[in-house]
Amino acid sequence: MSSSDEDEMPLARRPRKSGGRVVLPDKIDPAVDRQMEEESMEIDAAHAPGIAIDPAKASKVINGTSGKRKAAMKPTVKDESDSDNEPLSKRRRTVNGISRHQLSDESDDSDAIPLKSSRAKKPAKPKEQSESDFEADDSDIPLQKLSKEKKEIEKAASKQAKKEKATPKTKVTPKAKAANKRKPKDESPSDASDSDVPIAKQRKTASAKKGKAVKKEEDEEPTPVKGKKAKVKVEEAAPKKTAKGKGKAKDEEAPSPEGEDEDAEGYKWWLAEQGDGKQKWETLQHSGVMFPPPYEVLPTNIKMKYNGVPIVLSPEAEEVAGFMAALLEADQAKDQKFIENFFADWKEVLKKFGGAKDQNGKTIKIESYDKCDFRPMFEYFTAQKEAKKAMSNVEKKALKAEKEKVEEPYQYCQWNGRKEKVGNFRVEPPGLFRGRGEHPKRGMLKLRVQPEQITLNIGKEATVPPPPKGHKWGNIVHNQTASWLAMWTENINNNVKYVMLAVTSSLKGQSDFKKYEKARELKKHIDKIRRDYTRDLSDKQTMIRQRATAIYLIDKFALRAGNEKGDDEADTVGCCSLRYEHITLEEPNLVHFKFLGKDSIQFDQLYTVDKQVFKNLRIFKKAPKAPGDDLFDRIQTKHINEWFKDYMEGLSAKVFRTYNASWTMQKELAEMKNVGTVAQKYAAYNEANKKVAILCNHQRTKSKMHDTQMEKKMYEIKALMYQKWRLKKMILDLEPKLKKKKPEYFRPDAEIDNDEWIREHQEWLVEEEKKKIEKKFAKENEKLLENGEKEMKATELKTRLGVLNDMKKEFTKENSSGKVAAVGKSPSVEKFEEQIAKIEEKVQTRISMMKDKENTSEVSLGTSKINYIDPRLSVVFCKRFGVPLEKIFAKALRDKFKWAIESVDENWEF
DNA sequence: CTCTTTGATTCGGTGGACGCGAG
DNA sequence: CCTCGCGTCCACCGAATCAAAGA
Repeated sequence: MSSSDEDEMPLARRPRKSGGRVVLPDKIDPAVDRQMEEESMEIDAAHAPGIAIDPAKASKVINGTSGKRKAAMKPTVKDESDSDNEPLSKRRRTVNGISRHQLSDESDDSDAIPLKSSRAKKPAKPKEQSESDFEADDSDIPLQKLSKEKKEIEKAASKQAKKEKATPKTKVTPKAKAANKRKPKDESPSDASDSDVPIAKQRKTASAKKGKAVKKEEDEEPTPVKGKKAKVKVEEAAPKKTAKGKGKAKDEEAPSPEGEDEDAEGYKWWLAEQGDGKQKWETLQHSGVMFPPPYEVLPTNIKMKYNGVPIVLSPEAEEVAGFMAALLEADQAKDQKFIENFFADWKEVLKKFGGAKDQNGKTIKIESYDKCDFRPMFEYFTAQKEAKKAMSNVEKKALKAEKEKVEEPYQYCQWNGRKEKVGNFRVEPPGLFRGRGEHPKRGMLKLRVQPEQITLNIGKEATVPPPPKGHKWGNIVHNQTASWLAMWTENINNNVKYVMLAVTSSLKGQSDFKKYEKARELKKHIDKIRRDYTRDLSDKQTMIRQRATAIYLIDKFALRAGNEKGDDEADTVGCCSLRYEHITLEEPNLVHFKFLGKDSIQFDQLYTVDKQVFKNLRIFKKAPKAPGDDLFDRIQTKHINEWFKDYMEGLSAKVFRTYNASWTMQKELAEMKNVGTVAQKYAAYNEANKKVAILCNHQRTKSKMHDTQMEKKMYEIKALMYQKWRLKKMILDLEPKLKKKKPEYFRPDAEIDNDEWIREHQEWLVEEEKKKIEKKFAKENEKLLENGEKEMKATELKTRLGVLNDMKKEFTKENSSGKVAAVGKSPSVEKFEEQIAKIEEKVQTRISMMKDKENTSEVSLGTSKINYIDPRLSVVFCKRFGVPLEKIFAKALRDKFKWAIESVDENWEF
């Protein structure tokens, strides 16, 4: 673990500069442990096994409303009671809430008893032994140095160890041991079958309830059919269990008497038998993929220039140049790396497909990007776009119909004889790679995909769709365990791209359903998991302590697991890949996280953490650790997921995100009162949605226009305030005495209480008026011309513009006298007051709209709604509060969540 | 490897500002 | 003169689509 290790560090492990070296010793030196915290005794006592984490300890601190997360360096640390912005603290309470509720039934005891025994055993027996093993095995070979082969061996070993967990071997690898440590009980008899049971159970309850629900609120379908069908299904399903595949296929035919039901639309899979999850289909027929249109060369008069000279390019080179030209006014055109990568690839293309020539055929060597002028191309594209926009509706419609006709065969496939929607059947077109953040490969040329590169996955007996003329498919396979229809490898990162079914398909619906069921299953285990990792937070072994700490972060702050990444990817991190520089510790127990997460999205939050966690992080950052070093130098995501596995089958870090998100949502919705208008309820729903989004750190970049839009809105508000103030002055014109009675009322709003601004605004008003008059004049003239009459003269315009002078005069008068003459036919105080009230209302709604917009300008609600919040929660919300579902789920989401919409009543709980 | 999650980009519909004429 | 209803137009917003990135 000395720094010299770095040199020998195999590249398989994190190759980033200084990252990846193991710095910490295997075991936490008790002296260090003590040194790191004065109150250690108390803290350790507080975290003795069996005592749950104090929910109040973790409260999320979010920096105010300004939206400037970057300024989170010194946020006010809010207390839990300070509820407003603290989804997390709330969540914690919630969590304990459920545990109590949860534990009130048998699961408590069954959990508690073995837990004790497990704890009793652990320190007693194997510890000494395994720790020495750990040292012997590992002291010279840090985890990160393990080569691929070694990892393989270990995997095998750990599997082996698991098999034999009843009789632990003397000599096991650390991982095997880690796996070993978890009590066998955790994957107890119930566990194995668990994964099936809840689904079946859920299915039953859902359909049973369905029958009832239907009777009450009529859906489109006639009640008896639906209810009956549901029932029949369940009864059939239960005993069938063993019948897979074929049986399923037959199942589907059952519904058809009811109507043409053999397409996905009518197939209610959530009422049907589930397959074994391994084989995805029996028969599969589809039309392959749709290729982007071939490149069309530009008109000969459109030429980019090099060094000021128009140049002729081969179609291939022109196409690539066009990719760059299209981005001329995008951010990419200012990104050196992007340009560099583009330029290098483009030069390759030029070399391969004949370089650039001038119009006399003389070769021009392209060597400098700066001498390239893509403007003419850019302008051509812009014009094309405009032209397209300007097309008549009829033309647009025809174009759309044409497009739909071409796409038609690709839209659907036959999946086990059912019509299912295909998702991304279009092959990705060539272009410049738009890697996110500082992706080292951004700007590189993404090549056109040829049919020869494409592998089709299709049923054995199906007709293979014909490849494009003159081409062949790369490969045809019949992989029934895969859900993809087609596949190719992209040239930038050699990533595989798949064509799959649409999210509305039953296949995707099922896996979505399973995802949420898995998250719900976590409820049963979460208390034990939390107890255990809380206990492990003070474990002597560095690895265990790191693992516990990492899991704490994953659970509390919804961090992603943080797999390792290569040098040729953007430098983004998740929990396990956090480095020294990504967290800053602030006494007494604040941690400032600042790093780039998935998609290079900033994670910048200040959290209060458990004291023991704080202490641990401090140890993990202890010298000789330095910037660039892994914070968790002894663990990788797989260790975490291995640990999880013993608690629940299929549990991984991401399940925690789903669980905590849905859990938060449920809690938020439960707190809502069934009062107010639909709009208010909807707003409340969005508030809750927003809390989840913040929890998951779902952001969106403020649109470029955001600030200008805000300014504009603010100006509009000020303009309204000015109008209001003027009306008030008019009241005074009628009833001067009122000023003494209500001096407050007649004072201008603070925002416009500024002579200079008022003067500017008056000028602006005059200017606007002028524009209006001119515009109207022009329009009238146009009409006259159209009707074959002659235009009005310029003098007419002049007279019309005369009112501007009156306006100006009036303003000047008002400014000097401080009075505004009442205008209107029969001006009265009442009339003015009415108008003022109207304006005031406008002002208020605009202000709240602005606030709302500002508030959500950097939070993206969609991602959590689509991927994290169990849709059944939203359905329950709508049913309970009488909010139309369409408010919450737009068409596409209603399709995607059909299974949820049809399977719950208002009493369903996550 | 395979599939899910993710924010950006593009698309398309809507609401509200505006003009106009009728009452 | 004011109000109301209707039509038109375009900014804007949410939805659909896209493809990258992560597990």
